[in-house]
Amino acid sequence: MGKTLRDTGKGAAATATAKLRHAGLRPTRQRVELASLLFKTCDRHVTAESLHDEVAGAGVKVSLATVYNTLHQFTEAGLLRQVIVDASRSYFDTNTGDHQHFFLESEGMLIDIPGETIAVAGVPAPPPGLSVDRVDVVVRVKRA
Amino acid sequence: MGKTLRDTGKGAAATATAKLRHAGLRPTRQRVELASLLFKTCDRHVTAESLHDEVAGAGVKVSLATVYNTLHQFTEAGLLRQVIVDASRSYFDTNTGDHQHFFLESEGMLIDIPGETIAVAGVPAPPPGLSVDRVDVVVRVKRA
DNA sequence: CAACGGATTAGAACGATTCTAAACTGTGAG
DNA sequence: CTCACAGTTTAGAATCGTTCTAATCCGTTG
Ligand SMILES: [Mn+2]
Ligand SMILES: [Mn+2]
Ligand SMILES: [Zn+2]
Ligand SMILES: [Zn+2]
Repeated sequence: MGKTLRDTGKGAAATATAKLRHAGLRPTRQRVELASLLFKTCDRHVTAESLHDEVAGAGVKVSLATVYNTLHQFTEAGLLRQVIVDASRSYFDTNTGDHQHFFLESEGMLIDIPGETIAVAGVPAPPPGLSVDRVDVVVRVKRA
Repeated sequence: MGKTLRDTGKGAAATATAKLRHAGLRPTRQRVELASLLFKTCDRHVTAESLHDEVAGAGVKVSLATVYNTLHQFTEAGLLRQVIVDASRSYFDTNTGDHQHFFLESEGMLIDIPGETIAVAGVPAPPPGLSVDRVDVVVRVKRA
């Protein structure tokens, strides 16, 4: 058995713990559990509720408040990024690099578009006193 | 006194009434009032609460529920468009044409960027079964 | 000037998120 | 290894934007 790209068993916890320590976050049971789920596979887009359901489904008990706390702490630590596409739910993205999204509103689904794929040209200089923080592109898609 | 670009006095109500009739909406006192405020000047970005405050400030009593109802009805009628840039508030835009936005989160301020100004190239074909509904660009800006 | 169906409204309800304050636990010192 | 403390978790309450309910109101049409 060779070493896979990402740990998926006991090793996941060790990886998550290291990641948390590196980010200056105490590796508590809950944070290790959530980090293991979030960073096990490559790119994920979760809501607080979807992650809460997922961790519960894995037989681990973590309160919803802790899921919210953790998502925000991970975001501040640069491990996640928040994506605003829907008026009623916040999404968190494990891909913190430069990229854009397809958004299928009817399913609440986000799909990554690599950063180099899309080029945004002609962004005017912002009004005096303001500077560009970042440019978000959301390609809203519909069924059929 | 010459005729100005937009009515700002008694004429505003007549203009608004015509606009409502044309959109198939009964011109009630509340809708005429709100339409007058919204379409008096060229382009506006409002939230339900900002519009509610504004109409109240003008000495007219309109319930918050009616403001919400009206914003949605105007949106369905194509008189407004909804803009999603903030996780906690919905914005409505009197500019329904093709254009993009600067968003200054700290002030909750939206600034239009004309549609021809920005070019988005390289949008990939959406996954099978999906079609592009529209492409939104949000240029998030910060102070200084 | 009815009378009818759509519109308005106060207030309750909702759903996502945040807060509170009390119980718990990772950590590092001793 | 144990203790103590600061940081963390949590249940439940609170917030807040938005939507719903069902009673009242009013624009339109005959
Ligand atoms: Mn939505
Ligand atoms: Mn915000
Ligand atoms: Zn993404
Ligand atoms: Zn606009």
